[in-house]
Amino acid sequence: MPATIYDIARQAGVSSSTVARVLRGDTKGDRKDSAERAARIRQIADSLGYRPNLRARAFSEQRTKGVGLLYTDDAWVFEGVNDKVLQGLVRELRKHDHHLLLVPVDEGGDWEELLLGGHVDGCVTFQPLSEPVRNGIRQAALPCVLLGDNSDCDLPHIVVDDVAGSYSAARHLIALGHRRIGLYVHNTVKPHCSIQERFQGFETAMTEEGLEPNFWHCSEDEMISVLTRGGARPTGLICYSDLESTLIGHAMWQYGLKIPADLSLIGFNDKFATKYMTPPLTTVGFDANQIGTLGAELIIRSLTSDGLSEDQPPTSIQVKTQLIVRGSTAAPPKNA
Amino acid sequence: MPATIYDIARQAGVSSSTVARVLRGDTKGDRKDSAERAARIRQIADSLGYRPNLRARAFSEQRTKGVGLLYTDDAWVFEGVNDKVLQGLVRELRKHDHHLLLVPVDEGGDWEELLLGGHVDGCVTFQPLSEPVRNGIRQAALPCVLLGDNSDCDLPHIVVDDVAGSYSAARHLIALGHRRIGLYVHNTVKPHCSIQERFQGFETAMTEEGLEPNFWHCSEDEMISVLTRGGARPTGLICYSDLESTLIGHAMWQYGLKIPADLSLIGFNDKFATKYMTPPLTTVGFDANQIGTLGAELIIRSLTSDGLSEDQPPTSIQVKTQLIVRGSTAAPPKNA
DNA sequence: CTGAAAGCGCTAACAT
DNA sequence: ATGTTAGCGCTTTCAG
Repeated sequence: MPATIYDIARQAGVSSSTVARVLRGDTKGDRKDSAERAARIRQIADSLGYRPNLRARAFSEQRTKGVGLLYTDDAWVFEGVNDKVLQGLVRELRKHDHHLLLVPVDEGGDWEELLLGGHVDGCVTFQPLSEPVRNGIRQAALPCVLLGDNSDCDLPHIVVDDVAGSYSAARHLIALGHRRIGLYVHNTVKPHCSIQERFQGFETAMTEEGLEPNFWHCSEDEMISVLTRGGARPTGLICYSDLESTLIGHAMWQYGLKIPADLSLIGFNDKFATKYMTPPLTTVGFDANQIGTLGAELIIRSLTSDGLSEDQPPTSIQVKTQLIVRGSTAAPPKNA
Repeated sequence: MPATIYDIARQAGVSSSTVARVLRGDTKGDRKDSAERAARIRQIADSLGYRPNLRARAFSEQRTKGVGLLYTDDAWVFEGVNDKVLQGLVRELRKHDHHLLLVPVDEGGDWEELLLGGHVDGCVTFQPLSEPVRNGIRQAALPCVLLGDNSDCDLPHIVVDDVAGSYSAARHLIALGHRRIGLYVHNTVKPHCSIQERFQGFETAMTEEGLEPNFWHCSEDEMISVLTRGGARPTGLICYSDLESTLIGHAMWQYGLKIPADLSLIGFNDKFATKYMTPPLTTVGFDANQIGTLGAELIIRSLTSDGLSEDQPPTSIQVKTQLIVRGSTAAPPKNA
């Protein structure tokens, strides 16, 4: 039903190639007669409401201009600030005439056909890829960019400067006078490079001061029991993300304990709602939108450079963090 | 580079159609020789690592099995519980061998080619569509399903029972003894059917009791000034969404006012974090995931029924709400 | 600068 | 049941 270049060609009395060229803007218009002809072709195309058939084009060009967002964990995709990453990603992809597909790649996801059947030209991901997925995209030679993850060093990636982020968080607490400080990761958090790196920055700051870098990877109940026990309890807690901050802040409130009077709390990610917590959360922020934007640029680059320049190491970009001091941190209690 | 059905056909000494049929499972295998041949074909396909080329298939079948999620407002897509809707949507689409594309359709979105060029077979949306978009999908005869929106009655849609939700919220406050109750919508909220409907349920409950249904559509500062003024201030506030609850709850805290002692607060949507607010938020919840699941079914149905049965009115599904009573509501202050 | 023609890989109608 | 053939609509040589 929709008009094709052949319809236009027939009406204009020219060949389909001419139509294609004119519509693509490939005709210089040096000669007057061809300029006129081009104008007429464009006018006919308009009157017919012509639109290039993207399926045909994809078939012919052997690419869809589609990028798949690979994920295994529903919650993760929209967790924390990943929504902002996504926004930046989609917007930047659109600027380059590409689009984003959501592709769950877990067990039942039935992702193989979609991903390896050539319906996307490349992919990005927030999480470490499972072995089958990694093998799949490798065999299909599908370009892939890691966003906020560096689990595969062979792939270009964008990471947050987690080390510096947690270092600054720890430094902030130390400067306030805290000595017993811990890093808390909820036990449901999936393995991710940022866990180690956030620990590393934290550890560095602590050992610089001769302090012990306490680390907990457990349920919130266990964490709370640590926080509410007797004298040696931590007075400052750095959370792996704003999720932990939310849970801990809430539990403390339930126990009738005050933040920051009884515990100084620091989050990570600076997601929207943390500003409105009671008290507002001191947290480590970064430009999440930029991760998406840069990621889009990287994947577009891989898609554009026709497999040339294979030899250089994959690009690695680091996004800076910034400590945002709000109301959830203060000097430790006197008696501590 | 990847193997095609022709490669397989050549190796097996059969025609490409036979390969295609076997691979599609269209061969009954009644006769022994064909069963054997089918097995051999499958084996060759395996050894060649054959995968159907989805671009070619899309071209031939004249469809991509892609569904576009249309949106104009970045924040909205991931706002509130829309992330859950999205999860349900993607998962259910995958079950039916379809996938989801993120398609911003605002001014600079450059959406026309993608949407009208046949790169998606249908679309869904959370928000009222702009005039150009509506015209576009109408002309392209692109099936479209509205999720949590009914701005276009000609389109199948899934809505939340907002009327009942806000009615139950108001009833809850009335039962607690409140008389001065208001409904608050933040001024940045985009026009949406749920605003009117939430007002309607609220209004019904109030007028049943001869109470005045106060309504505010303003910035949080203005709202706060109303809440903190003298004697006639509202003692109960129903918020259009959890966003307003967050802002108001925070502002009250800043003013040194207590929830629910000084103000009973009710949210809408029951997004994850509201359970962890201080105090936990009483809110109107519903099964957001189901909106996505049902939406996927509807769009799949439109895509499958080949334009038959055009005459019946578009499907309209309503998702039920449930009031979740937590700590942010209580009897009004005595002196009020 | 233009036209003719091949090709992208699969589906489906038709003939055997 | 299998083979033959004609599309699907665009891009891209290759001649003219």
